[in-house]
Order: sequence, then structure tokens, then C-alpha cells
Amino acid sequence: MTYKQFQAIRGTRDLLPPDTALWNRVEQTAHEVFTTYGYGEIRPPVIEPTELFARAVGGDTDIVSKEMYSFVDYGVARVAALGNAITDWPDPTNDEKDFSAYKNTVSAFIDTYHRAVAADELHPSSANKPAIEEVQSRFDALRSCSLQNEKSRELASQIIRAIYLAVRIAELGDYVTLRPEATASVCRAYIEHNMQQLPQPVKLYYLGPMFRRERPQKGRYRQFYQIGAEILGGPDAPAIDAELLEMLMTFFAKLGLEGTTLDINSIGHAADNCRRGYVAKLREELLKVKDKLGADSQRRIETNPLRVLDSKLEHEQPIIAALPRIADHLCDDCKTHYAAVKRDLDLRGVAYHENWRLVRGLDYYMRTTFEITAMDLGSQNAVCGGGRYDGLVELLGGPPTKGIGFAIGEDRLILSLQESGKGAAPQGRDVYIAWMGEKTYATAIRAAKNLRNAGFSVELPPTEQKFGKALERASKLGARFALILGDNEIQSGEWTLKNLATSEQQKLTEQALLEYLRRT
RNA sequence: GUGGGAGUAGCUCAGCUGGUAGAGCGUCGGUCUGUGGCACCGAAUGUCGCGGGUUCAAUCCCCGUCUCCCACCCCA
Repeated sequence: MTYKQFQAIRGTRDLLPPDTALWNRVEQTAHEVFTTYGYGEIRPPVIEPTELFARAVGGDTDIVSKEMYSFVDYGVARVAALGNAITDWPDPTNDEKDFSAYKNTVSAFIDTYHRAVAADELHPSSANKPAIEEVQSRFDALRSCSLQNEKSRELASQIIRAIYLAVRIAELGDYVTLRPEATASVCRAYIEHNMQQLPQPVKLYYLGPMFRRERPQKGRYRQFYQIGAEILGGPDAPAIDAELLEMLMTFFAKLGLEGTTLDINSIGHAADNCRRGYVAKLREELLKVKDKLGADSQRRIETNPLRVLDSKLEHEQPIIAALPRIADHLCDDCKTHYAAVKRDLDLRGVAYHENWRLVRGLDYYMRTTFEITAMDLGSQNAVCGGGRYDGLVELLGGPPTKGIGFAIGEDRLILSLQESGKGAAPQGRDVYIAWMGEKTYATAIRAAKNLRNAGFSVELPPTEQKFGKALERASKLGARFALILGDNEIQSGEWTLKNLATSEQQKLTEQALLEYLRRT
């Protein structure tokens, strides 16, 4: 026994049976429903260049630095680690031993840098190249210096400064990030594989783990799971928005998720006469009532006035209710689009709730935005969010491309299904083979193999058990039938099958057994 | 990142403001060598989250730390 047990790192967890059966049901349903709408599955890597997410999400450094799992790639990390060791070195010129260790480390740093460049793991930039060259030249000078003189001390501090520049400021190396969401990856893949040459629009879905370095709470993990879909290319026809929403609601209905409501809104597009005009107007109105708002909302007046609408503070509600609404400021195109989406949803029989306060935090979202909430999820009650993002592919270096998509928080979806009693039952068995006696063992193996081949779930106990014990275990495991194999059965060739729910027993030949089980 | 609550057996929890640990459920075995669910009997499993302090003595009091939960922040 070790003293310290390993445990899953903060915000991550094991998904175990029987819960995993529910996860599989959810994912299987996604595959089925999305396929009927003509979507194909995409599986992008979970790791991407940090820059991809930084650009997609926007310049907000808070998100980039605080909430993403980012790190430097391997070969490069060694360069950076050596550099950090050097910059943290107290005073290398104090004693001979320390001084020579220091020189070795600097030498290793320069060496590792060049090796990383040669191996194409690291790219010399206009920022880090001169810094490295400076380190090199100071180091050459330092090598001929003796210990403990003014010159060596001066050179050492210059080296530290140069390395600091190289490592900390010039961002030595390639930065990678565990994906915090998949939309950016899907757009990257669309561009990288020239999917604009496929019949448009391209409809893709994905599912899998995402990572965010947030403080964990219920339904909110550092490794969490999303199921999402994106439609890229083609027109921005309202029918596309409506069909996407129809598919979503179908998916939730098939899962039996209760208390779902679909909130929709249109936030116009970025141009002057549409959202930009509205945001200016909103900010203007907010400034008039600034004193009555909480600190968070006051800050947002400057940073992101739209998010003030999200506020849940009780005393701000009447103020917010009186604010100008974006629906009254949409340009004609956006207004028409929004009306058409709603009309299309009516045609499809998709119930929705218009929520003029539903906004998205990011600039690239436009026009249709939506959110789906389920019952009883505490403050984190949204299970799905999404919207139209016609500018994103272009922002990432691709051709102008229309886009719309959503992401479902699978962890919360599962939680909600479990809380409304839609959780998975423990996995039972179809047949438990109660065998006794050396001679029956071979028959038991054959029976197990044949039943499994026929698709039944079979438990074959590894050691001989008394029949009483065997039946006890069979019922504990939730088996439907016990197949009793003893001397009598081997002799007569008629096996005993016991229905554990009704206690009824019957004799069946090997062939008849298969047929009987298939019928029930 | 901020604030609050909690961590005792596999699970749910009890444990008197200090005297080195308990129940129920579950697991395993027996009563029971060809018949399960019931009943009865028995057993195993705990560095009382971790580290330090106070004390003759700490699961209990104090400090730190980790993890979980709740709220905030944020929400791609």
C-alpha cells in the first residue's frame, strides 16, 4: 500500500457503469438523430494551437490566460524550462561550483534552442532570435571572465535579462491548448480541407471532451463533454436556422428530457446601422441609470453592455426591463431574417420563447442566437447554446462563409436525465449459467459461447458453485434466466432454463433453448 | 480568481465542544452438496482527507493544505 493514493485531478472524474450506459444512449441518440438530418461526424484533435482559440474567442486575455488549458509543446518546453531555471538563479557569480553549473545551464539552453529549431519544433521569430543572439554573445564574453568581478556579474545579469525576454516576452516556442470548445476546430478543418469545394452547406457534428480551467461545480468540470453541430457554407437561409433547432428539439425529445424550453433571439449583425447602433444606444441608456446598477453591470457598460441584459440581480430587473430592445433596432435584412426563422419554426411545430435579453458574449455571433434550458440544474440550467456566426471562418483565414451551430453540455444533460429518473438501470444479464460438476464445464463453455454469438449477455462463473449460491448470484446480477447444467442435464441432453422473475422452469434441448430465448 | 459549507467503512451517515470508532445498506462466508429473492449467524474493510500545532491524551480545539458541494466571476 502506498501512502498517497492517486486520484483524478481536480475537475476531472471517472465515468463508471451503470452511468456509462446512459452516456452511450445519449451519444447513440445523437448519432442517429443527426444522421437523419444529413450530418456527418467530424473528430478533430483535442489539442490545437493556442492561437486558434485566442483568435476565435477574441482578444479577451482573461479567457485565454485564465480559462484555457495551455502549455508549451515538449521540445520547446525544455528550452523554456532551462530558461526559467536560469532567470531564477540567485547570484551565479558567488562560488566556483555554482558558477560553472550556471555556465553549463546557459550553454545547454542555447544548445537546446538550436536543436529545437533544427528539429522544426520551434520557429525563430523576430522577437526571440535577437534575444537568443544576445544571450550567445554575452555568454561568449562571460566564459572568458573569472569569478567575482564586476564584469562577470554584469554579464550574468544581461544574460538573465535576454533569456527573460526570449522566454517570457518573445513567447519562445509553440503554444498549444486543450480545446475549450470545438467550433473553432471545425472551422479550421473546414478551411484546411477545402470543404468549400464540397456541396454546400457542409453539415458536421462532433462529440467528445473539452477542457476549461475553471473552478469546478455541479455539472461543470474541467474536463467536460459536449455534443455539437455546425452548418458551414451555403446560404444563410432562415430555414437552415429553423431546421437546426428542429433537430435539436427532436434530439432532446427522443431522450425524454423534461422541461425543455427553447429561447431565441436575434442580435442583428455587426454593422453600423444594426447591432453597433443598438449597442451605442444601449450604452447611452445604461449610463443614465449607472448609479442604480451593481458593480458588475457598471463595469460591463464599457466592456460589454449586451451582457448587462444577462444580469440576474433582483434590483436591476426593473431597470433592465425598461432598456431599449434590439428587436426595435435591427436593420431590415436582419428583421426579415428573424421573422422568417420564427415563421419557419411555426411551420415545423417547434415551440419557442422569444427572449430579447438572450445575447452572446462574442463579437462574431450574429442574428439568430438560442439557448435551451432544462429543469432543476441550479444556476447552471442551460444545456445547450448556439447561434449564427457568419464571420468566423473568414476571421480564421478562410473564405467568407456562413455558419451556424450549437453545443450541448453533455454532463448537464446527463445530470438532468438522471434527476428526472431517466437514468440507466444497472446492467443485467440475459443468462447466468449455473453449472456444477467437472463434466458439465465443457458444456457450459459451449453454451456460453453460442449464446454470446447469438447476442445474449451471458455470465459464466469461473469456478464451480453450489446451485443455491449460483442462483443467488444470478439474481443479484439481475439475470433474466439461469441456465442450469448438472449431471442430469448432461445425461438427458435436456437443459434446464429457469426464469428468475417467475421461478418457472422448463427443459429444453440446446437448439430449442436458442430459439426460445430469441422469442422472449 | 472570490466568498461560504463539507470531508468518518465501498455507499448513506451517527459519534455528548477532548479519553485511540459505530449503525444501516452493500460485499464475502455459513445455516443450505439440485434451486435465488426472505430469515438468522458470522467476517472483512478505516493512517476519522493530508500536514502541522495545543494537550498526559485530538475524529472532536487551532493553523495550513488538498478535494468535493453551493454561490459569485466567466460562460466559447
